[in-house]
Amino acid sequence: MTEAVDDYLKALYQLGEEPHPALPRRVATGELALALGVSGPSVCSMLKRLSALEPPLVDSARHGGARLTPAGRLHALRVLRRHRLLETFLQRELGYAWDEVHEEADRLEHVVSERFCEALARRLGGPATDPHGEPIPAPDGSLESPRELPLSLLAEGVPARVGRVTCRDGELLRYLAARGLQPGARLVLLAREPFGGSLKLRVEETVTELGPAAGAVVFLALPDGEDA
Amino acid sequence: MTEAVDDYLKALYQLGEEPHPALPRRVATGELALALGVSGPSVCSMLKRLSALEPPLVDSARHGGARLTPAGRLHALRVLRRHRLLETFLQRELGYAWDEVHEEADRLEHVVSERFCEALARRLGGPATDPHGEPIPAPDGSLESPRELPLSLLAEGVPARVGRVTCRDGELLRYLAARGLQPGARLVLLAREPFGGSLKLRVEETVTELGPAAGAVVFLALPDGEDA
DNA sequence: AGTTGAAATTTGACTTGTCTAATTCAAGAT
DNA sequence: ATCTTGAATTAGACAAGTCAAATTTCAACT
Repeated sequence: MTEAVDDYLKALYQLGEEPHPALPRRVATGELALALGVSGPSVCSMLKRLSALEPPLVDSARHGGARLTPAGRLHALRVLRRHRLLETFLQRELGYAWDEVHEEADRLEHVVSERFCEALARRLGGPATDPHGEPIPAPDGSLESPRELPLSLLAEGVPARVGRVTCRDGELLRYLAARGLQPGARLVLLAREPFGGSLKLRVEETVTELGPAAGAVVFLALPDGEDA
Repeated sequence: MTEAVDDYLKALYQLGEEPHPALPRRVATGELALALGVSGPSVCSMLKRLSALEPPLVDSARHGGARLTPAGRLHALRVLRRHRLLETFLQRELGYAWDEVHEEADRLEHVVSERFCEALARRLGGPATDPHGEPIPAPDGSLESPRELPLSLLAEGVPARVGRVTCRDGELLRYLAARGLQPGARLVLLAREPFGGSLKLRVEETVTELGPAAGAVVFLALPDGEDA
């Protein structure tokens, strides 16, 4: 399978399944085109190819959007495992910042072998998440999605820990990193402007103000058992 | 530039210049085809493309073989740097054996960034050679080729050190590794069968017999100043 | 129900890299 | 000087992936 196939399947997973792994949703052609930076017709013809394979990797209904088949999902999750292991390696061992890992991993994920990946995983101590706190799928494609809570819903005064930051924008990532808002950081919400305004936080030892756009991408790790 | 371009330029370098960096030689179309595992016509059309670029990367004469231009040589040496740094990393940090590094590096060399490479180089302590003892070009394409002597010409009883092993065959590499014949190993030639027969060696502490095919790929590091 | 507008699809073309089959070339042998 | 032969090149085709332009389809609103 080629690199383009990796990209389409990964995008299909991230758009259709990642937000709610329990209920996959069909993804529209145009949505994929936007995410992948290609034209509508390109998506259309690729989806046709992917659903004509044996076994089919996507389930594509005329004018009805597309969804991964189990085989396609497995493929996507394997790509995602490679991507996230690479990101972790780049950050921990090669000195990349968390806003720099994505681009490099996006190129490497298509060519590293299973052998390479598993050697990397061993070396990194079997990390559970990547530098953004995204969970790393197991080699067999199984994925543990930890319970979490959006920062915007946190109650004032309750200590919490950053779990995941769902954002690919470098600018915003650097802004967050400058304030210490990276996975693992401990924080307390001190005050909240009404109607989705900015948040006043204590992150580790430092008090800081956070714009609402920034707050929207931060998710907190919930200790097992609790829920929103 | 694409991966195929990397491959053609690298092969052109390794066939035409690597054996004698001082006097580059033209490489025949069929020779390239064999080395790259593609057909003659494929080589022909690619050479045409590469010599039509601005600046041209190869100097290709009708029915006269091809040679790298300075721009093409620089490109080839950069690919080679990436390849050899990756090989070194795979061996030292990911537990690959020296007969396993080539395939993986061949895929990675096309996609790793300059940034990645230099981070790797720093991490590895700026290695001068790869796991086979091949010199690693500098970032600017300059290359230091150490003086060396084929094992077949070594005098009996003179202590020497393995420098380079010019062989891509996995079987032979494993055979050599099993006898300790890897770069850095100290050895003494104990006896030589006449007319290119096998060699009796002491490698480090162990005495071993070596077939002539195996002997032909081993080169010895010469201390500065000496020569064949 | 009919119309319309947005989204999806089809059509046809282009690029890169490859192949096989046919042709041309250069050079050594006669 | 020509012939033969093997290598190199041209010609033509294909597959993957992309695009822009034209067309079709669905669905939503009169």
